[in-house]
Formats: sequence, C-alpha cells, structure tokens
Amino acid sequence: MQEKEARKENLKRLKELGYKAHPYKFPAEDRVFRLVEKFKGEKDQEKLQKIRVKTAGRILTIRRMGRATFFHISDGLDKIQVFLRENQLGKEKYRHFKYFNIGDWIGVEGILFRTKTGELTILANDFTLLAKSLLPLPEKWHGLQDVEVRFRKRYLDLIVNPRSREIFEKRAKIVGIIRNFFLDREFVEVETPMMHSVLGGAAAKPFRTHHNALDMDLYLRIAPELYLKRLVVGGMERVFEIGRNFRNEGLSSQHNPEFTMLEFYWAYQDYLFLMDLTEELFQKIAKEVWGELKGQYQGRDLDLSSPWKRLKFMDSLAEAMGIEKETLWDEEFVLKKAKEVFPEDGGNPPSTYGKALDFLFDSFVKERLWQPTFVMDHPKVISPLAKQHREDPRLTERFELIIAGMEVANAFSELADPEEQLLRFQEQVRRKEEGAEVDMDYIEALSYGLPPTAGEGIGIDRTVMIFTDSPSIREVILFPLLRKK
RNA sequence: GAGCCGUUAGCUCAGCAGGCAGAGCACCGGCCUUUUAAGCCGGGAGUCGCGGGUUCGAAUCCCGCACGGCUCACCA
Repeated sequence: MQEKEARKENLKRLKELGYKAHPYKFPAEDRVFRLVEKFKGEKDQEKLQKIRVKTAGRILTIRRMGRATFFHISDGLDKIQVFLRENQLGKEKYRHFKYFNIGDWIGVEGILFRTKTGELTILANDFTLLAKSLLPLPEKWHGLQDVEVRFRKRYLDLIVNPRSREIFEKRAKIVGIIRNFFLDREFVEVETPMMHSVLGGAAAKPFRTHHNALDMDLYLRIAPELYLKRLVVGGMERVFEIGRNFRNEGLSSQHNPEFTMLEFYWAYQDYLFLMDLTEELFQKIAKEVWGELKGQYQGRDLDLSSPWKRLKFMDSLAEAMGIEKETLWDEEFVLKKAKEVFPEDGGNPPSTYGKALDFLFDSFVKERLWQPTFVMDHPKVISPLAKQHREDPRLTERFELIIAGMEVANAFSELADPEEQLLRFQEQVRRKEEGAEVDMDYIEALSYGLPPTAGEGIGIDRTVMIFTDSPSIREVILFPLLRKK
C-alpha cells in the first residue's frame, strides 16, 4: 500500500499547484482513436504541425528523459504518444508532470508531428489532470493474466488487455447487426416480462424471487417464448426480443446463469423457412465481422457457406449408435443404454426417456459436429412446444443449430392447437420434468387462434463466442457470475 | 456435485531434496531534450490464500477450508 501513499502525495502536490482532483469537464474535441485513424497516412510534417488537437485519455506508459518526456495515452480503443519538452512548456509547467503517474487520466492540447521513428505524436503545449489513479495499473507488458481478477475487476482487464475491449466492441456490433436484420424484415422489437408467475418456454431450473406488495412468488424467466407467442396471437405477426434469460443450473465454458437470447416469431412461416433465414443471418454476421464466410474457431476452420448440413435427430442418432431406427422408440432400451454410456463419476444418470435421448444424442452425435449443422425433426417427448411433424406423428418440426459443437439455436414450427398443447403440458407434468407446469393462461391465449408461426431462439453469447474466437462464455460476458469472495 | 491443477510484492513470475523471501514492471530519489518493454545509479515495498499439524526450524512436507482454472454431470 506504499505506492498508494506515493500517489496520494503526488495528488496533493498537484492540488497545491492548482490542479483539481476531479474537474467538471474537459471538452476533448478529438478522441484518441479518431486522431490515429484520421492521420494514419499523413507524413507531411508541416501539414501535421498546423493541426491543433485537444484530446484526453489514460496514461499507459511514461518515458522521462530529463527535460523531455514521452508518454502514451489511451482511450481504450487506440493510443497516441504525447511529447513534453521543457522549452515548449516552460520550466515550471514541465515540472508539474513529475507528479503524474501511469494510470492517471490526462487532458492534452498541442500540435501533431511525427518523431524520428515516424510515430504520430502530440507535441503538448498544455496538459491537465482529469483524475488520479491512486492504485497502480497491472503491468504493461504481460497485461492482466489472472483469470479471476480479469472477471472480478473487468475494468482493469479493459484498460490493459486490448483484446478484451475488442471482444465487447464486436459483441455490440453483432447485436446491432442482428437487430437491424430483423428490423429490415419488418419485425417489431418488444420487451416481455422477466418475472414470471408460471414457468414455461424451456426446461430448466429457475431462480425464485418474491414481490412484497402483492405477496407473490415469482420466477426469473427461463425463456420469453410463451409471452412472445401471446403477442403473435395478439396480431403482432413478426416480433423479436433480445434479452436476458436466467437458468439456475451449473456454470461451464458454455453456460452462465444469466445469458442473452434472441427470440423471434414469424407468422405464416414454418421451420424450413427458418433454416434458410438462419443461414442468411449468420452469413451476414460473418461477412461483417470476419469479412468472409470462412473463419477460425479455436484453431479449427469454420465454413458458413450454404448449404449447411441437415441431420435428422433420430436417424443420425441411430446411425451413430449403430442400431435400427425403430429401436430408439423403445423407452426402456434407451434408458438402459443411457445408463450404460453414462460415466460412473458423472452424478445422476438421465431419469426420463426424453433426457436419455438428449444425453445419447449429445454423446454420440453433437460432440462430433463442428461445421454448422441443423439437427432436425426431434421426437415429440422432448419438444413440448413444437408442432407435430407433417409426415410422422411421433416427431416434431424442430431444429437445433450446432456450430463448433455448441448448440447455438433452437427453432420450430410452433404448436398452435390449444388442446394438443394442454396434453403435451400434462405429459410433461406426468413425467415430472423440472419446471413442468401447465400454463392455463397460455392455453387460453392459443384458444383465440395462433396462426401458423415459426419461432426461433438464438444464443447471443455463444454466437459472439464463435465470431470472436472465445473459448469461454465468460470472455464475452462483461461481468460473469462468480462466487462471492 | 466429482476428479485434476493452481493461489508468493499492485502486476508478471522465480524460489518448493525444509535453513536470512527474490527478479522485472510499477512506485520514490538522482542523471539524461526524439523515446517507445528507453537507459544508467540508488531506495522503499510481503499476513508466501486462510487455519491446523510435523519439525530445532515450514513459502517449501502433511491435513482441512476458501477462491479460481480445466475436465465431467444438470443446462442453451
């Protein structure tokens, strides 16, 4: 804590010299990254020296050389060098900089020039303190490596690791592309409740909370699905929502308890249409983020060119297991097989037919999928909200999109028949699946008529992982959940 | 929840056949007017994650706990 004392002492000195510890404003006309962008190619010293600039940023490095000093300031996006000379600033003013440290926010005015080595630099004729950093920044060369500290103190990560800042800039860009993609297609963006009194729209354990005035228990939503479809009943033919879902499950490199999902519903369309639309959306993102349809994820090639592979759930699973298709409809066999394959130290083996099917699919098929693949036509038992398949009554019109082994999207032709929906809900409750609850209000909404509708959920965090080559979901969530320290 | 690995200065890391707790960056002082991981000289800086044990002596060996990472499981 000695360094903190030294920095406090420096602040005290600066205050004595007339600097404000926390001034009210510094109207910097030039953002650092804009300056760098604008004068990147300008080599003409005379032209540069006519350009007066006023900018601000955080000091990242300092090189003091007696009567001259170089330092870099950063706006998080880029950095620019500043040059102080005693004969430029005057002996007195130059001396003030002595009390500045790495980490301080500084405002700078001056003219541009290029140094001997050709670096664009601001020759300062004035500078001022914008905020003192009383604590030292992590080291300039190695940055901040400690993963725990990077997540707990994301601000430090953002200051010293440009790669981290890039990820969140890209994330914002991707969300923008997605939003525009749907707005361009005449969608309406909506916000539905995050606090639900009845659970639905997915199978996951919920977070519980309580409203005092109404004395009512509530869940944080696990999916917005049932509300969005109520809106389609209400005549909003194309709706989407980008928002947080909350699932009270484990954490992993692909799971955070709160995560961001896009859900959209397009009336009069079916799941086949959505497959094409999904390819189009991801290709648009690829073109804007990668610049082309091919990219790399964790050292392996990804190719998003059309057409993407389509695998039928039951067929591909039977094939991967080397058994007859029909055998997969034998519930006892599937449960038995799942228990066999299940690792000894893995906790509880799948307890229901649906879970067993999911588990087997993940073990035998999903893990091996890398290039974008639509897994389609899931059995009804694991798809309670999807419309019965037009050709096989045991199946549904559903697909999941797998990219790089990750489930990125889930979509179906929406089940519209209120009576069948009631039966499916009741079936779920009978199987005692987690979160299974009959939402009678939703059944009533369906009774007013849901037109043919195609709906899809896309995991935004995982999508961002793919396009930023991030190995963990925590790299793409600013403040991932960590244990309280 | 299970297995494996990790936690030493603000940061990045050495030290771990048990014997005075170290380096670089950062910070402070000195020299230095085109440096850029600036350089040179000097200085200050530690609950070695926490608790217990073994020992004459523990950062180092043993046990427990906390936090984190990876893998597996529930899950998108």
